[in-house]
Amino acid sequence: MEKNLKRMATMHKMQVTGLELFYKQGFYNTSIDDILKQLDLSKGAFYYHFKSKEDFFISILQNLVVRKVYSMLIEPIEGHDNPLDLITNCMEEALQTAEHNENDYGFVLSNFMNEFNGKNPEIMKYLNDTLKIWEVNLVSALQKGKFNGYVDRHVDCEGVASYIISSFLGIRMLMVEGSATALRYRYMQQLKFYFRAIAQKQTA
Amino acid sequence: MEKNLKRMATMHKMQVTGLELFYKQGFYNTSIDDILKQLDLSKGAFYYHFKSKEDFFISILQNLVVRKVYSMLIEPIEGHDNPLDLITNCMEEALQTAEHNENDYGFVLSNFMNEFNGKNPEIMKYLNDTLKIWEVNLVSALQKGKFNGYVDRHVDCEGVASYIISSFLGIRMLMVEGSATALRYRYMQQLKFYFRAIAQKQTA
DNA sequence: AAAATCACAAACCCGTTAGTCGGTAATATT
DNA sequence: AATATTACCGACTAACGGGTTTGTGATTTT
Repeated sequence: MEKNLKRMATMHKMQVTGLELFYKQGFYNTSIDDILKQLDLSKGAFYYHFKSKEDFFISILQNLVVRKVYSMLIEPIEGHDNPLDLITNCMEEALQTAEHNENDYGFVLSNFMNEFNGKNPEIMKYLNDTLKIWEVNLVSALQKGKFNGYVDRHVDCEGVASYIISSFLGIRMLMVEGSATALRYRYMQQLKFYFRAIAQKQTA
Repeated sequence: MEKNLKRMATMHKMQVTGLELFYKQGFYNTSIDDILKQLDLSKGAFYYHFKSKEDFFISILQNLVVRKVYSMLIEPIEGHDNPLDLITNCMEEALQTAEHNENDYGFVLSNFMNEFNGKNPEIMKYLNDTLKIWEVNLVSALQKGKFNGYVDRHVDCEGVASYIISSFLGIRMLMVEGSATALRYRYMQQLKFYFRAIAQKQTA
């Protein structure tokens, strides 16, 4: 009973540190020893808990990344208010998180997709599926917005959703180098501008 | 004289193959031997021409990537026509190139930025500078467009430029997995939509 | 209390990879 | 013709990284 708790605790520590380093330095560029050194643990400990480095990474995706995507990117846009406002706030939050050098998990996803593309189909599938979940939820939020008269009925919700995701992933990429605050500010302005264009037209 | 030509030819071959593999598999994930095997050359040949793997990569950036960024992303938007049209066509071209699995060099840049971020400041500087060149040229094209009455005078050209780059890099990232054609089509639609919003208002 | 299991440590194996170095055939220079 | 330089070969080294294995103290089960 106590044993199981210890097991979970150690695994969790490894996963948290692993995600941190994989995200900073890349998966292939981070050795298992790098992670273990930070935790004062040994190879034996690692291979006692995980089958392989790849298996370890997948467990990180399942236990840490997917949940965070839900809480940071999906739950905040659920509700019956104007989805364009909800999305605006959600993006703002995510970019501010990013600015403080914490992980916003949308970028984490695209970062890893970049690295694993063409190398590891299984991991790519996980990443892709997770991104898809975000997209699907954006689309349905927009459609609800259409129904409730917040979004113009002529807009292509799929198109808007992937445009939102694209621009977010792109700006996030630019923010790693260069003045993050200025980029965020400008990005939010243009996003709002774009949203005004797809909002329900108030014909006078 | 003849010798120098041979030298250049060999170096060029190595650079072309190097870029191809680095782009496909990543820099750290591609060994020098991988490149040499494809060319039937030896380690000796490589280190005769280049100081190190890093030095080799920088030479690729200078000789191949920067030039391509100019010819594919910058020259097409120079001119006195409506910059929004020029940019639209340029993005369309780039995405079509990407769809045929050829390199569009904007994405090549962001791809490598992703990989080298936090690892190699010198290479990051090269990449960042190149991206900056693209951005600066976008801004000045937009400003000229303002002057010539194509772009609304209230728009923030810097903001628009980085929004364009962001969304492009983002959609390019999404295109590596998933249906590229559909994504391109939707992206272009939303981009045009956005451009209509920042175009000169024709007050009736 | 004895036996079994857990959670790890530490040394080791082995493939890979950046970089070195001594050689050499072809070409250019004197 | 003798010498020097160029462009390259291929064997080698040292370090690293993923994974294995053996061992061991602490804890749990019987």
